[in-house]
Amino acid sequence: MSPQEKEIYFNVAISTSLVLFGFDGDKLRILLKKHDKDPYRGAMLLPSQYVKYDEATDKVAKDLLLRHTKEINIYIEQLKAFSKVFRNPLGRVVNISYYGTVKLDDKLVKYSENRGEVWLEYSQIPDLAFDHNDIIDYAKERLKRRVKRRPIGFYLLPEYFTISQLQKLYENALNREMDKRNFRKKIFNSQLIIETELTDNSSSKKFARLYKFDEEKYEKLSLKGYDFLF
Amino acid sequence: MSPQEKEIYFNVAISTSLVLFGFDGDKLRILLKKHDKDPYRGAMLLPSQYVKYDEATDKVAKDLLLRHTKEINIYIEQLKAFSKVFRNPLGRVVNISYYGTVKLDDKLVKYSENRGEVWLEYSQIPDLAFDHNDIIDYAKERLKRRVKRRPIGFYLLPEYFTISQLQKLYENALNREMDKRNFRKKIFNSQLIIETELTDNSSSKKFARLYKFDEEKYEKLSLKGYDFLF
DNA sequence: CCAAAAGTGTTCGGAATACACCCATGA
DNA sequence: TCATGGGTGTATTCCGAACACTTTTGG
Repeated sequence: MSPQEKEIYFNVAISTSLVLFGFDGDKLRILLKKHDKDPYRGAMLLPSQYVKYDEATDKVAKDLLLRHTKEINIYIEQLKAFSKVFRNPLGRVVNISYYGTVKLDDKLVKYSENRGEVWLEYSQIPDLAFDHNDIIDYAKERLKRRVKRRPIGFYLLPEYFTISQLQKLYENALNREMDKRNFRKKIFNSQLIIETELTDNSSSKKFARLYKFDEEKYEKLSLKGYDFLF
Repeated sequence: MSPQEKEIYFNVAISTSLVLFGFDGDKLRILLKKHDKDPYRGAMLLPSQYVKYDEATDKVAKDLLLRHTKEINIYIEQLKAFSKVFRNPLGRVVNISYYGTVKLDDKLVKYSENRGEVWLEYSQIPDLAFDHNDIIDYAKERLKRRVKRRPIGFYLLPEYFTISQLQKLYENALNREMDKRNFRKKIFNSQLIIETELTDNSSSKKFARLYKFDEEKYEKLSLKGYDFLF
């Protein structure tokens, strides 16, 4: 490649955005922030960051995750590149997007609030800056598929959860209602949750039993090539 | 963004690569070419091209498709961005990869040969330049998933095909053998192929009936939200 | 006459779906 | 006492998997 060609081609910027899903026990939510710079000052958008020419995009996405959740051990995955020519008025910026799932508790909600960020309800995302609505739509589809194939539901729930919570999560992600009895049958059949002695009565007058995810068993099954299938 | 920041960030190049799948009636194949420039002169690689700062990557991928097949009406789809820092010795180059499926006939094979390109067998891809082996691995996984959900098999076959050819294609893509009777049952059940009066005896002494894909019916079913499911 | 691919049905088990009532409790 | 969510079982249907023999015909 000649120097002139290099001029022509090495003239693009990369950004990453992160679609973080959280579940509050009732609704799926997505983390958004207010943009404090031009362009689009004041608009809401996904946590995002430009990538320097010597930075790995995976690492930048991990950094975003860390900054917004203080967590480091969360699985994130690239969605795809969003690369329309005019998506950013500053110049040609290609966005490489990621998604991740996080346990959403009051502490994290407070932390986000203090940073001027909000967890907005899955089904009520407003118009966002850039093409971030497209990114979220894509992420929702990915989550739908993943939730059917892998037990990622558990990464959105607290360590101990009720079957109702789990069901609500699936209903949110797959956007349809499910039969309680069939849902339980399927979940218990999967052998991937452990009954505990604990109960919860925060959402009902009757106590609900708490369960936890059997991560060890899942590891073993994955190794053998089995797959969670919802 | 300050001018200094712009210097730092707008210093990346984008390339696209295209994983083109073709089926010759017996084996799935992928189009590869010999690299004629440094770096990696002489190595094999995927059809690829740098993206100018004002070009849409989708368009560049379509151009690649057109140049390599003379076809324009072929569905291609982005895979994802491959963005390791040191994947290209010229500088920071992020590769946005696509895949597509094409009917592979003798004419196309000849055309490719004249261009110094080859259709290599799916299961016998050599070590390639850059990280193109990673891209192909990813594309194979995507094809596997797609073939189960959408009737893309038909876009790889000639207009008229035998059930055996279709089965071979599925066996190639999914990398496992299938039972002839069950396969036929499933395919006929899908209602998506039309029996014709034509037969073929090129691969057997007994004549084999030729079928064609019922594209119209598929459109209708898709609209209603049904899905092909293999 | 034989090799090679085409074509054809049945059985079984497991999973998905549809569906309705009682229980425990806090208000 | 009643409203709220927790918890439970059965019948039916559908799908996938396993499995073996006959047909045609070119060589």
